[in-house]
Amino acid sequence: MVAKAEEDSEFNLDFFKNNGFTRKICISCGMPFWSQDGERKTCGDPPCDEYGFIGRPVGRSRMSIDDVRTAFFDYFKKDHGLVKPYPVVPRWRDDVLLVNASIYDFQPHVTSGLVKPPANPLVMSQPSIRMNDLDSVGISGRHLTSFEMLCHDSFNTPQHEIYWKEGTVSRCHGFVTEALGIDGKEVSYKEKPWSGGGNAGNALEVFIRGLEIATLVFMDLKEDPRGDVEIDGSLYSKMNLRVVDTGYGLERISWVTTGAPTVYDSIYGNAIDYILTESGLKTDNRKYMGEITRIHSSETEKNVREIEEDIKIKMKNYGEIDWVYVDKIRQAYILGDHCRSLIHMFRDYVIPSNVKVGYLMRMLLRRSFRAMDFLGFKGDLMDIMKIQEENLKGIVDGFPHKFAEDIIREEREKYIKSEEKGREEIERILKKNGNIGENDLELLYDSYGIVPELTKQYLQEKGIVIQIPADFHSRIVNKHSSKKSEEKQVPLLDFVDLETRTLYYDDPRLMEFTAIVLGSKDNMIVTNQTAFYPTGGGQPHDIGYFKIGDEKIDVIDVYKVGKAIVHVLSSPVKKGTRLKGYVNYERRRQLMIHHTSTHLLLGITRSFLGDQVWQAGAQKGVETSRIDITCNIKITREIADEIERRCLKAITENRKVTVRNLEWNMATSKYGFRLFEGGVPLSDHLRVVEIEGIDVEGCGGTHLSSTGEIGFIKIISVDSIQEGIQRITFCAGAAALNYVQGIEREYSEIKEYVRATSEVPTRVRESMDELISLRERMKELLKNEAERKFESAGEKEIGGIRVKLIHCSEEEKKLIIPMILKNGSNGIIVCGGHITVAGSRDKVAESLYRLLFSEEPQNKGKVLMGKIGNVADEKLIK
RNA sequence: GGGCCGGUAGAUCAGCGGUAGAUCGCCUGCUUUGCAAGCAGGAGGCCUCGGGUUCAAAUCCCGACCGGUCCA
Repeated sequence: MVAKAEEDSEFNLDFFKNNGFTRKICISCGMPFWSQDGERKTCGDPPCDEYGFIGRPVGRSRMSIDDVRTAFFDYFKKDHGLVKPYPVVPRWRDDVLLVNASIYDFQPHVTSGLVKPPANPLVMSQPSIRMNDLDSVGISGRHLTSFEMLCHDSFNTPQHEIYWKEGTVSRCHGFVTEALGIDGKEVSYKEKPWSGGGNAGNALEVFIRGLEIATLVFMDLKEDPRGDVEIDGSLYSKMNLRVVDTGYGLERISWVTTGAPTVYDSIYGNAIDYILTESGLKTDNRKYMGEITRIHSSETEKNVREIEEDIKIKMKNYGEIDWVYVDKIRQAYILGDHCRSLIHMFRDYVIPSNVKVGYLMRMLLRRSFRAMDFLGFKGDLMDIMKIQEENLKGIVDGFPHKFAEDIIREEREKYIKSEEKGREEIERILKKNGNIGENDLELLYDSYGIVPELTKQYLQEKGIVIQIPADFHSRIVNKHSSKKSEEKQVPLLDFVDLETRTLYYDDPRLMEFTAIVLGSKDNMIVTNQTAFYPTGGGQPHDIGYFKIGDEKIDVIDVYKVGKAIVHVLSSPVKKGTRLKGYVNYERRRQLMIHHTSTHLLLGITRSFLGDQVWQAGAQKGVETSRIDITCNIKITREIADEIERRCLKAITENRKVTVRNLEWNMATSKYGFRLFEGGVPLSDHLRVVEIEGIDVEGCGGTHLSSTGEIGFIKIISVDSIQEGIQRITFCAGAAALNYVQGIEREYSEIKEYVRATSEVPTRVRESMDELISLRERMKELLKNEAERKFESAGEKEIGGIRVKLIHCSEEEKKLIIPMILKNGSNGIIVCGGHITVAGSRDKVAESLYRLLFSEEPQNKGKVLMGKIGNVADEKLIK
């Protein structure tokens, strides 16, 4: 039975055969696994096996994360290229917010086969952040928001085979047994298909005493709607490139060698001791934590809350347990964990915000603040980070302390402020309704950021007890999950196989060229070459015209489809036509000035404000352009003035602007991931635009050849478009001159209007003050006049109702009606072409209306209006 | 990017169709040995902006702008 299974397996490897491994079927889950241990009946994967290493460590010795990382590198360095870790914020791709795994570093450019890997095979340790199991972090004993994924990867093609399954498994087993000194019988390899990030393949999960320490993925499938392999509902097809993607959990390997009660105790026990001490708590009272971790590991099917309930029951055997202390120590775990992740984020200059990765960072910060408050932690968050920085030495360098301190201070202030606001809101609701309902809890959380636990605690202090609904969080999620499905229409054109030579790159000053039409459809053509720049990289397309003989045809739009450049024309042109193109020079020139200015502005702003400045978007225009930057410092007019001055300096220095095409790995290793600020091209070469000594960016746009050609840059406005992102709107060159001249024209006009000979602002201010005081004076006069008219109004009787008859203006009427209503009298107000009837009660007003107009009023109420011409008897209003 | 909440005096906010309010702060005077404070009086508002509904809008509706917050 066993033998037959082996033949069927994708992992029927010589390595397994020659080293006494047999393939077995787990008696618990029915999945196949490989082991050297003849007695083993379960796969090693919880819940089939429980954690068996807590208090019973494996391996040669206790290893810190630094020890494990070094051992891993030492083991693999001999035949692998060591690659430096990538940032946790994946600037080279825009489909994810954070690096989740080491393979993210190579998606999609390397895994698609387009770009060579930085080394092959390679070894590295990649810090990764995962927020999906946030609820379990600090609670389960094993979940972390950030961890290092060790990997030894190889990229195989039919032409160049590095190593595949044999080479991977033998190396993995070698590392575990030789480098870590773990008995081979302790290790089990479980077969499990894997998919993620658009790729899939077979995989082996590596377990030691119930703990998964690594996954070995053999990625040879890519997502393909026309593929013939189905996994988890998606279709895949075979790739030419076959990737060995391994992931070893650094922290877990360290943990299995220490046998600590939790992974937190294993990797940052010193930070926990510090937190507890500074919170006035004992540090030597963690004896139950290991058992809690074990129970969590064994209940993989349940959610955190359910497991927690089970734990309360199961731990009864241990006698009296101080659950308050357990809660506190867990908050210390959380605090330590979050500081680790925050260090990585600070290192990449993430700025807390309400969107994207900034939101995730704020979430970690606020959770940290809550933990600090809960613990009564007396110390500084920064001090915990410094301990964690020390723990992370060897992987994190250049953690920017000043930046982190500034951000933490600002966020702490915001947190305190929003908490105060929340308390005020609670008071307000209490005053209004007397209690806090479930809807109020939702409102407090959703609109004021006050977690229900905090509301409960606050109310408890006031002696009010409330229940938090068990499904609170799912209710919030439901509230937010609204249907939204925007279908992107893909313009499937007949031009996909065509290719146009990009003359605008060869020479950005080329404005005239000849071309042949390769493809034509309706008013659109693709030519063999063009100097017309297509919309892209925030630079709008060129306009101009084509000439066929003497006939002129306007170019209205230009865009890129694959490698073809499509021109939208004012009239159709046949395939095969020879034509001459003329680009509108003025427009292109201005766009080039603005494009180079954008790069200059970014470089100058960064050098002035700090490395946290990243481009977050840009749009060039003819009149004005804009660039959005990430920055935690508010750009005041004074700062903008200084940036303008520094730009001018760089312009007068006439710095060279160079454009080069560099191979991906060479470009990124030289200039880092700043290159991708303007976007990420999917190609093996990057077009690198450099302003000498100021800025280097990957860019597909057209540029000037030196900064002197810019003339000058004027910043028009700075707006905050999102928290942490500011939009600088500016103009340069001739557009800047136009702008300044326009302002001057307006200024002259204002000067004329206010008849100022000098000091226009003073004069305007005086005029405004005068206007306001006149307005107030008029209001007062109006009020007096209205009062006079009301009091001196003649009274008469109509149909037995005593009424005041008042003639007045529209403005007076607005004041007189409330007087009548307040006074309890009735009135007929003649004003303009209308008559307004005001009665002390609805019925009185309505019958007055009937008497005046001999008809039913169209509306109901105390105040009714009719036309003066419709009055039945004019004597009534005389 | 989407949902929710908000924008009124220097600050914090109330008012939520009918002549713009409170508290703190500020100014003047008085009380007090001084401080803290108390008493009396006063200044300070394009109720964010633009449309609409209404006899009447700070108030209701729509839109913009700005801020907060939650989610992806």
